[in-house]
Amino acid sequence: MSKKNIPTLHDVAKAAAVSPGTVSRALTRPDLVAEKTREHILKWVKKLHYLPDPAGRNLRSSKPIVVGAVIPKNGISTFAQTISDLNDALEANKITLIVSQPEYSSASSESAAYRLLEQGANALILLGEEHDPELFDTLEHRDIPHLLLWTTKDPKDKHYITVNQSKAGQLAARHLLELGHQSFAFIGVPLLHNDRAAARLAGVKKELKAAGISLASSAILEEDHRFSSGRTAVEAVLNRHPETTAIICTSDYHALGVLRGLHEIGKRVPADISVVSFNNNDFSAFTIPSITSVDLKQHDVGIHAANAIYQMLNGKNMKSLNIQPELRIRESSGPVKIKKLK
Amino acid sequence: MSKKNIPTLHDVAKAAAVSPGTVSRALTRPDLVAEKTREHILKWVKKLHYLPDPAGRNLRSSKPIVVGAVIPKNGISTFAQTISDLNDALEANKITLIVSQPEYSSASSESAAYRLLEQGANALILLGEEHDPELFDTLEHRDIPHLLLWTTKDPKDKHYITVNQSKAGQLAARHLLELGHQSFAFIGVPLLHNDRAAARLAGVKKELKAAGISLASSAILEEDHRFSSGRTAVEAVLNRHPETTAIICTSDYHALGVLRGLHEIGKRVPADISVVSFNNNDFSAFTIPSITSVDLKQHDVGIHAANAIYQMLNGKNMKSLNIQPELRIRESSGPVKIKKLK
DNA sequence: TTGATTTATGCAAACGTTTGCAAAATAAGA
DNA sequence: TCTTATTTTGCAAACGTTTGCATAAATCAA
Repeated sequence: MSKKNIPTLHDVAKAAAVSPGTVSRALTRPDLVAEKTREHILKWVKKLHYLPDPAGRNLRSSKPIVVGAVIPKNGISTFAQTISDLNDALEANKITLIVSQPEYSSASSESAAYRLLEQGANALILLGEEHDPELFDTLEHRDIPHLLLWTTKDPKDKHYITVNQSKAGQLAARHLLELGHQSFAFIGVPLLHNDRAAARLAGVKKELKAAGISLASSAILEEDHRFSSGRTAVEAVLNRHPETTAIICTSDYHALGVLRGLHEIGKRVPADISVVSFNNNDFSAFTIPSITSVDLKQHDVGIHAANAIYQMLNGKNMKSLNIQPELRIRESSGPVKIKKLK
Repeated sequence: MSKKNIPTLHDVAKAAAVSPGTVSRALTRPDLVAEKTREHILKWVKKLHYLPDPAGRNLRSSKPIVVGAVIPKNGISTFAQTISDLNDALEANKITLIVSQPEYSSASSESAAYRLLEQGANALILLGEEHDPELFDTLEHRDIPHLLLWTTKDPKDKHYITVNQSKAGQLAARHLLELGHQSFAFIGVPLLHNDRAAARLAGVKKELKAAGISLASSAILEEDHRFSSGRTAVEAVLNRHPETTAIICTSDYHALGVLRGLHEIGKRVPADISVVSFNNNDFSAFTIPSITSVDLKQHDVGIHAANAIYQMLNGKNMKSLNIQPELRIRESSGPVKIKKLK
């Protein structure tokens, strides 16, 4: 618990009475050193609790692969699964993942990226639209593979893997239209810093417009991404628009809160009101009622991202992907009820 | 997209016509270099897209702080929140977190730890009971701070932060006993490799025993940690033990599945059957019915762990923590129904 | 101006590895 | 036994930084 006596390669060499080079080889290329000496060396390695210093090693030989990911902080809950998938797939290839979660501001997310680079990242995964030309300039010049995830606009000249958010919005809206709904409300996360959610809303609006329905801005609520927000929001929106028969939520978190809220004020789902949302979270198929949700394929994105980065690191070309969302119809949506005579 | 021409400190120095040392100082200790030259240097740094190589830097000066965490793979969903909390708190102190998720086997989790160390980790967070004396021996000798999380037995001589799982089990059982329940079933994850879940069950059994009730092994089911498992398990257990009035699940994942299963076979909760579980997941307060759950304080563990590691890295002593779980009573548990006359 | 301080720079020696090359030891061939 | 081929080891030069020390330049006081 005391002496700062970290053993070095030389210490092991001295103790084992061989040259440092031999110790190094014994550890990294065992076939190059005689069986007997190797065992002898390993014994001392154990005895001294020697561990190679990565700094020294990396300096001399080619660096190990480290992938850095920049994920906006408030997105972490949404992307936790993807990150876990990513880490998993990368680790299987001996690649380390380090993630940085800046607050939402391009300035700090820029520096987050640089910090990752200075920590040894030699490939980068960037979430959303971090349009800092400086950064990309550096990445290009230094030939550092980088991948954009979940962009909403198509970044023509860059590699990306994304999900068609606007399409997702359309799917949700169309489903409800087909069930005969006419009065809609939208409960979402704050859209200012969330292009993905904004794109979904745009898709919803587009589809509704095509059906001649417009979504009043008073029927659009922006709330924190939490269960409780859904519950409080639903009351607010029904007060303003009691005629609502269909609610679209930007995420299943909100949706569950909304279901809860409706339950508490005595509305039945889907008999009175239909609820549709996005993400297809793991719990969505099991709630009562289960939630009709547009699957945004988070899992696929993680897997593909790992694969893409791997390709790029090996110099191969990857083709960008625009994954199509899929509607999962469940119990929370149903045909609009016959209009009550008042 | 082509030349592997990574600029080095010397390149910048040459370009700016100063010595390498000056460039280094311009970047790391700006106050030591004249305003004018500094600006001049920075201009070239930008122009050449120079980024300091961490290997070289770390070799010379004291290493930056990197915390490695070993989390069993199947635990990842359970601990995702804690990891995220941890990363967050560490990052705020410029500390990098790298996590490794070995399969469940002490051999591979041992090597996972060593791999983290060779990647530069200078502090370690270990989950569960990785009792590999070799590893601890190394950690002691090298004076590497390490912290155990969620151990179930008290590792006397080591630092740990844990939650009293057995107590949690008791809380759940006592609550149901107080409601008058006599016939119990337990639906859990496979216990062989999950000491925490096993400890909870032990707590349950202990409390039941004190009340003169024993839990038949046929009323204990072990299933994967997924929603769907809960649903299928509930049918199985009720077939074997139709008299069951109380079901305890090892996690809210199972519980939600169980609620779903009960709903589908027409049992009412809590009128017919009470359900209690553990973890107090974020969704548990919002399901219908909401889930009575013992809060295992995952969030607290993450925060305290970050803090503890920070203390240890700064040479201060930390005191180990055994956090007490808390019962959150919600709608899924209620008084046992009057015994039906058959 | 000059000498005494202060500030800014250059020099070169680390830091802990890996690795090409050459020397030494061993094995094989005759 | 002596060559020759082969395996094993040692030597020393990198890798890209930082930093103590010494020198040069600039500032200041008189």
